Amino acid sequence: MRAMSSFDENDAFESAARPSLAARAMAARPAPYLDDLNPAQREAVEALDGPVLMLAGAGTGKTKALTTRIAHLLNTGRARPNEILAVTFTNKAAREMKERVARTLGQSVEGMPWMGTFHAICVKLLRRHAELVDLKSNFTILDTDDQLRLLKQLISAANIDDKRWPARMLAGLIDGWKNRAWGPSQVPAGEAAAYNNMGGELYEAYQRRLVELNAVDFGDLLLHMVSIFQKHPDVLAQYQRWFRYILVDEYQDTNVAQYLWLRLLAADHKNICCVGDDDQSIYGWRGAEVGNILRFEKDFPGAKVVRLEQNYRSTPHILAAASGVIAGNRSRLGKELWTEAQEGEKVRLIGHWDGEEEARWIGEEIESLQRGTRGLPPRSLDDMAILVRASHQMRAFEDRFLTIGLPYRVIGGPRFYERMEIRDAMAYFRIAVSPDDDLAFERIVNTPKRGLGDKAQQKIQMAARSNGVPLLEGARILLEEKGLGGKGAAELRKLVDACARWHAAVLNAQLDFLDEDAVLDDGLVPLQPPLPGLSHVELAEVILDESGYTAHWQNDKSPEAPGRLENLKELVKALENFDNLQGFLEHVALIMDNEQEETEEKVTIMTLHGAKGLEFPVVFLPGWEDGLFPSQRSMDENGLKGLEEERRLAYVGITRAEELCTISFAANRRLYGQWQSSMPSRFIDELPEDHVEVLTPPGLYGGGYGAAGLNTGSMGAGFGTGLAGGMEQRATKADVYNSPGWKRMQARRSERPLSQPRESRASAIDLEAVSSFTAGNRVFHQKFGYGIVMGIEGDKLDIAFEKAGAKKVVARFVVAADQAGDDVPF
DNA sequence: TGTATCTAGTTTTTT
DNA sequence: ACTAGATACA
Repeated sequence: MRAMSSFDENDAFESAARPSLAARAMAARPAPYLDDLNPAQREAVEALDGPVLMLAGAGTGKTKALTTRIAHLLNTGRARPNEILAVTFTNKAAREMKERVARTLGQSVEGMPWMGTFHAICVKLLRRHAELVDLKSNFTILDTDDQLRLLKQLISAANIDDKRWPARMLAGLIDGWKNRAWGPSQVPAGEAAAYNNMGGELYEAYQRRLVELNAVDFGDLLLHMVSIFQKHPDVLAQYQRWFRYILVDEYQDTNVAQYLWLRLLAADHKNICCVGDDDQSIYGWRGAEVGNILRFEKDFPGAKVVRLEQNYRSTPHILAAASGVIAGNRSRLGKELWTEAQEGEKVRLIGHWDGEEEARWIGEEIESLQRGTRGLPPRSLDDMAILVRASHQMRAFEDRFLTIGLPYRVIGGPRFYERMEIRDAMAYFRIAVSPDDDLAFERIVNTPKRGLGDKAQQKIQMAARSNGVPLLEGARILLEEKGLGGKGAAELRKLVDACARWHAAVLNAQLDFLDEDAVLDDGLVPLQPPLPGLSHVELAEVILDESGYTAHWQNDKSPEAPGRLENLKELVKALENFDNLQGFLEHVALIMDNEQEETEEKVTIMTLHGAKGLEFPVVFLPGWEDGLFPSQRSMDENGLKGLEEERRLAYVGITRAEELCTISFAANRRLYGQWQSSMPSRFIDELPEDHVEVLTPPGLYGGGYGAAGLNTGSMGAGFGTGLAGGMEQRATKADVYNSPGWKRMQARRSERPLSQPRESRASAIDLEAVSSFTAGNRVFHQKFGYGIVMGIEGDKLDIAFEKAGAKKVVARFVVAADQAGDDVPF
């Protein structure tokens, strides 16, 4: 346990006598890296002292400015690596920043312990001061799953019908309160009355329960630190002195708690540099306050405001289109991006009959760009991305790309560590490391099924509560008292014994890891090693094996099962990078991503939110229809504010593109199983005509874009919206295909040799792949599961899938069913 | 306890 | 259309 007394002992804070500022300034080395900066960047980098707000538009080199600034702080001797607090939102951003600082200085930066995400830094701080909020320093960090389970228990204990009052709603409320840095006693009465008049009370009960469990949720990490800083000026003062310079990335995304945390830390020296772009604030819905960036100058009078406006990413047309759209927002600080880049292609706009056609068109467009088209050089699929508003839009693309055999990768969706099997496995590891982790026990006690249902679990709960012990111990007592009979008792016995052996093995490994005769912190002498000499990796395999968890998925015939086994294998592999299970668990609590290196080139499909901070030479922006984008819900719930956030999202989308940006919309789209017609997005009208090339046939609604004067009368509406009035003739699909615009588009398309065979490697494989199947074969497909081959057409197979129905799929995406199960871990 | 059936709710997501 | 989660039934 680290109390405040250990403060000075920690290496991150170790302070040898520090040379005076002057002495260090004298020692400053030349700063060649400054020559790489443009004047604005240089200004932001060289203003080292006092508050600085760097307004950095998309693609203006803000990361470069930020990292150079850090390098400059170090190089001028203003601060040592461990005196700089540099906060980001994602681990990825933190990693990137570390790498780039090192590169700028041309040497590895050892020990920048305070460069990381808000949460990672707060964990470090909170472990030192846990006792100030009644926690022990080895508290666990709950993920949203645990959090929800806990809330459900409290809700049913309070006799609330969680059907009318869903736990998720309460979780959302509590999250929102924590984002605003409101502890249970600080929630305004009006707000606390939410959730059937019980919100405030349940929040309090939840916080109490967390303390009992020695646990925190993500919001607590910030909330606890803010309240510690507020209640203990001495603690705050230490850190104010220690963190001599503060840098914040993506400042527009900070919530109130993060803002307060920063303001407290910077209050004394005010050496704080915030980098952000109000035009890219797209996380209002999860508590981000654009207001934080808008009022920086008020909070820090005399702040230097630097605008980075020279863009190094996109062509002028793309920038102009983005600027045109974002100009529609009223509450902005105002920036105008410019570039020295060559003109390039206009932003392209195309309308489609429906969502499937949109996917088909984009698929073909991607293939022709990949081959090289209109004299353009061939492009890698890695250079292309499809950015959607909502993840359900991805399906159309996945379906289409699977059919034509276009490799794609979907970013987003459930992340690795959020998958069920990974969480289950982690719960097993948790119970092995800490037998008193009740939430972990609850998760695994009947997974896989052990015949321990609600009743048995209630008995365990009772036994544990009446003896005041953790659940696992309660289970042991229950068994001793013969309070459980039958199959369940035998299974529980096995589980309890296994947990004991695993824990012993963990302790044993700890012994190996430490000194021979080291004393364990809990004073327990390990039982004689029933699992001798196991590394933590081997132990993990043993745990998954003995628990029956691996077998559970091996016996599962669902299409996901092989993938889940694969993931478990991946998890065990990830363990190799750690010294022990404890370290791994700590790491995973905060790092939810697990990026595996990809070899094959693939088109990226992701949401607009996910794309922030990324860039691609070629970007497709489908689904620009009113209601979908801007999202109806956003507008209904947040009015103009919501619409402006959607508009910023559009701005983010367009500015991801370096060279080619294609916006599209469909007149009809299937949503929740219903066909819906919609109008092109209002954002389309905001695109400046001079920078847009319209591919849409004028017969299609929206084809009137850019020809307002000509087309207003009979042209235009009616295609998609029934609302536009019955007087309009409803265009047919044939009309569209006969329209001049469509023909022109077709003509353009045929300029490139469509018949040209696909990449030779792929076609060779295709032929080979297809020849290995015949009708009647049972096959397995990663997404669709098992099915029977009904016929063969070219390189595609007609397959009747057991779950997904009949599909045409390229042969190389399919394996023989008997091979699918072979590749099992362990 | 395990399975079959129904019912409601479907934006965006990091830590 | 689809899925997750809860309830009904074997």
